[in-house]
Parts: sequence; structure tokens; C-alpha cells
Amino acid sequence: MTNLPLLEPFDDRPTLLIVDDDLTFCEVLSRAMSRRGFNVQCAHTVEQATSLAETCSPEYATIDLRLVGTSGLVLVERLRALDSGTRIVMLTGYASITTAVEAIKLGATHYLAKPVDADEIMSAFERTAGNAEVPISTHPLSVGRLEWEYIQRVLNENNGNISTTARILNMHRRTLQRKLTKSPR
Amino acid sequence: MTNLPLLEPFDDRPTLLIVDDDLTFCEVLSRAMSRRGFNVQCAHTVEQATSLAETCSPEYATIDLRLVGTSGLVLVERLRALDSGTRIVMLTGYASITTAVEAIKLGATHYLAKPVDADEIMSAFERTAGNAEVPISTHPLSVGRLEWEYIQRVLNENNGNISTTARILNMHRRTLQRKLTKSPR
DNA sequence: CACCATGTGCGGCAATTTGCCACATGGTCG
DNA sequence: CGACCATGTGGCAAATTGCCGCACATGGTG
Repeated sequence: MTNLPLLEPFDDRPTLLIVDDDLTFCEVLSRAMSRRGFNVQCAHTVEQATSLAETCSPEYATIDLRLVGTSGLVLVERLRALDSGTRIVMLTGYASITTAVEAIKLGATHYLAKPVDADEIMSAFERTAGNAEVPISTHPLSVGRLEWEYIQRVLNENNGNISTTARILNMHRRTLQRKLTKSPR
Repeated sequence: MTNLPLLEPFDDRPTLLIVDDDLTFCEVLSRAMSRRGFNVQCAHTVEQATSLAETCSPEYATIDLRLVGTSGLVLVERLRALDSGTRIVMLTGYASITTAVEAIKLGATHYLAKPVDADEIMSAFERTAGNAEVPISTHPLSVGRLEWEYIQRVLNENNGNISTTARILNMHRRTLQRKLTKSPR
């Protein structure tokens, strides 16, 4: 599965930056990726990640979309500003089309929904535009899912402002709030 | 067609290629985009679109993901091979994250789930990675309305069969029945 | 023909979701 | 500082839903 030699000297191993506010997740993934030949570093906030990236300039990165404070998306920009060759995989608990589009446009290599395993991340790193054969799903989204995607889109366009989003969507703020706490149906 | 007073002479207007196998959709969108100052051409198959693109080399394009025969994705590659400056918006009835990621990686400017209106497409064309957080013009569709449109489409695709539509949409038949008796919210 | 699978329309009822209120907190702007 | 706004939360009545059952039509099949 891995084409990365396990026996390279430590400093020759490719560097991987894992950014996620879930400490357990970081630790588990970190171990799995170390085993696959990466020199791994973890960060739990955008600030941490930025300063780490400035000193070590990682070749690979996994970034969680939802981080406390700022969105993980800004990190995609920063990492690629530092080194446009950085391969970035976006991870998220609640995948939505809007944020997927956004992440890819900002330069992410791929976008995966949790739970993911290390091998999925590995092949996501390998991925380029041409090489993925995409099964076009024939069956539509459920109404619940459609609503969720739409809400995410509008919310994103309004920079996460719940009140204005609710107003635009012609729904009660309280209702929108409640919907947002639930996972996509 | 007569009230285009302030628009540029016909040949100076930006060219837009609409690719969709739904003829009605093409016609409606074509008219809406003409009114917005585009020189519109329509194609209903990948082949048609390819030969049209080779002769007229459109600056803008909207491409439906699911076309009979080949996927609309290959068209993204072709159009951008002809002119890498072409702005392409991918449209789809069945939005999925995978195809969204793929479309963007192949060079699409944006990816929108139907139903869309012409204004959404307009702002999608304007969109670049940087200006994503610019709040776009007000969203006309309420969630209720979106749901209604979607239900109508799926229902139509299933020849008005309420039971199968309810199954596909993952909602109770009784609920769907009741929703159908009401007018779009 | 009877039999069966399937789709449809509708009534009733409990469970869930909603709309709408109030109140507290924290941030920004003048 | 006060005015304003977005957010988080709880409570409660009203609306919607999920799910039951039943009657009826249709179409295929032994």
C-alpha cells in the first residue's frame, strides 16, 4: 500500500502536518502515519499550525475543516503560500459540497469525510485530477440531506452568520440553530 | 430580444455554452442568460458541445454532470484544453461531494446543485478562490421552496409515482402525500 | 376466475419538530 | 457608556411527522 520506504533516515522522511482539535484523533492518526514513513507533527489550532508550518514547511498536511476559532480553510491558503507543492487533504466530520468546493479551489488535494483510515488518506495524497474514476451516483439525495447541503451553502456564503442565514432562508433562527446541531439526515 | 439597449454589439458579447440534455432547461436558462448579456449557444450531448466549442471557443460554459453517454466531466477537460481561461460551472441534479471535488480539480469554476437560478450561475462565474467569502446576492429560494422544487423533479423522474419517490427521498409516503397537497411555501 | 403485488387516498393518534417567546452573554461601534 | 447585534438556552403551544390501519383500483399470473 505504501510506496514510502520505512527505513529512510529520520530527516529524509517526508514531513506531515496533522491539524485537528481532537487530540485523540491526532494521536491515532499520527501513529498510523508515522508507521507509514512520515515525519509527523501535530497542531490543534490554526495559530499553532501556522507557526509550525513556517519553521518546518511540511510536504503533506491533513487539516480538519472545523477548528475552534478560524476555519481550517484559511490554513490551506497559508500552507500553499509557503509551499505550493504541499499536498493537503481536508478532513471533516460533516462533509458538505460547499466546503468541499471551497477547499479544492483553495488548493487542497482532496476532501474526505470522517471517519477515514490512514490508507484512504494515503491514496488521497497520491490523487491527481485525472486519475480518479468517479461513479456518478444515480440516486438523489434525500430531502433531509438536500436541505442540509443547501443550508451549509447559504451559511457559508454568509460567513457562518446564523441570524442572517435564518432570515434569508425564511426560517426561525431557533430552528436553524437546532438543525445545525444535528448531523445530516 | 429587442430590449438589449445598453448591451454590447452582438459579436462583442461574451459567449456562453450551455450543455444539458434537458431541452426545457436549456431553453429557459438560455433566455435568462441572453437577457444578462451573453451570446448563448446550447448543446445536448458531449459531441455536440465539443464541435461547437471547437468552432466558437466559448468564454463561459455551464455543463450538466450527467449527460447521456459520457459524463459531463470530460467536457470540462476538453473546454479547458481549448482555452484554459474558460469559466465553467458544473450543474447537477444529483449533487455529490465526490463529483464536486472531481469537477473542481478538473478546472471547473464552481459546482452547483439544481435547481439553480441564473443569478446564482452569474455569481458562480465571478467566483474565484479568494472572493469566496464575499456574500453573494440574496438567495431567492427558501428551504421550503427548495424542497418543493426538488420533490417535483424527483417525482417527475419517477413518472409521478408517489410511493417510489417517497422511498428514494427517504420520507414517509404519507408525508409526501401531504406535502404534495400544499402549494410551494 | 381468484390471488397477489403494488400504488393510491385518507383518517386517526402519538412523537417529534416548529414557531415564538423570554432572558443572559459577549462583541462592536459611536 | 448605551445601542445594537449575534449567539446560546429553556419553555411551551401549535404544527408537522411518522406510522398504523383500511378501502379501492390496476395489472400480472397460475
